Amino acid sequence: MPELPEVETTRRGIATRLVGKKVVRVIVREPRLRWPIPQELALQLPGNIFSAVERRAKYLMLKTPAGCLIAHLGMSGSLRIFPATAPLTKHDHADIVLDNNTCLRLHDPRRFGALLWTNKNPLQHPLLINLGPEPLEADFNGAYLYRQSRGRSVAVKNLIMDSRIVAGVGNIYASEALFTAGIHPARAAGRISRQRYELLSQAIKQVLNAALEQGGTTLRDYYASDGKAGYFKQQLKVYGRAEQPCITCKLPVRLIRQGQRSSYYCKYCQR
DNA sequence: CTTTACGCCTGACGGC
DNA sequence: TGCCGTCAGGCGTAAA
Repeated sequence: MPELPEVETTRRGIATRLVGKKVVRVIVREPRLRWPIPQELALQLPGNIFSAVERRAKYLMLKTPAGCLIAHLGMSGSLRIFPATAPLTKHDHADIVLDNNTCLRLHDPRRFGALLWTNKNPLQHPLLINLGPEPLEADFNGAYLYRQSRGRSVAVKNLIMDSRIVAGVGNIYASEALFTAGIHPARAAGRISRQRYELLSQAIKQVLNAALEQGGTTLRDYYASDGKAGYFKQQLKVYGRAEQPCITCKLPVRLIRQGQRSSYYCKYCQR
């Protein structure tokens, strides 16, 4: 399941093979993604040369002079470069065919992903304009989290998964960062000290960077743009480890539901 | 304004 | 063996 490290891994994997290449045509086999793939994509993208591949939160921005392809991998999506004649597999919903006999292929079994097209600054797109700071940038820090959390009764885990607060912290890494910081996931956000938010912001950066170094976390169906699995799963401390002993205190890791998501934590190590 | 719940979707898995 | 219910979850959206 692509989270920020997986999306960044994908960005790095495809960027060098896209930039400077011209789009020959766009093939849409299944337009029914999170939103329908717009007609404008197939009409306006061909003939253009990719100038940059950037990321904002979990959105990828594939830039050309004429406009920008915005891609989201949803729960199960992948973007990989294939030979243009590579055999199709189930759920290969779209190909961006390039002028060097390769194609960028979107594969997404659950179809929670998206391919969109904009002629404007993609950062001004409705889906991106309200995103909070990037978690790995300097403006995301303890002071910022502390300020944003004052007067909020929401559980701290929900706070850090709110894309308006910080962009791109998903369910896996939220649980992991809270464990590292020693903070209970259900604690009211407004009742956490500035000092502890400093710990939390550092933990978020640390866990995301560690996952990035491992090429992301492969649980079920995530594979990097080179098709390889990520290796961060072996380093997960609480996520997916319900009833297994906490790596610190040996008490069983607990599983609760917050919102509609699973949260894993240690009752003793997280307060 | 904040908070909560839902739905989209397929594949894996467990129970019978 | 097959069928069916449940779960997984990013995240926009609607509702409370």
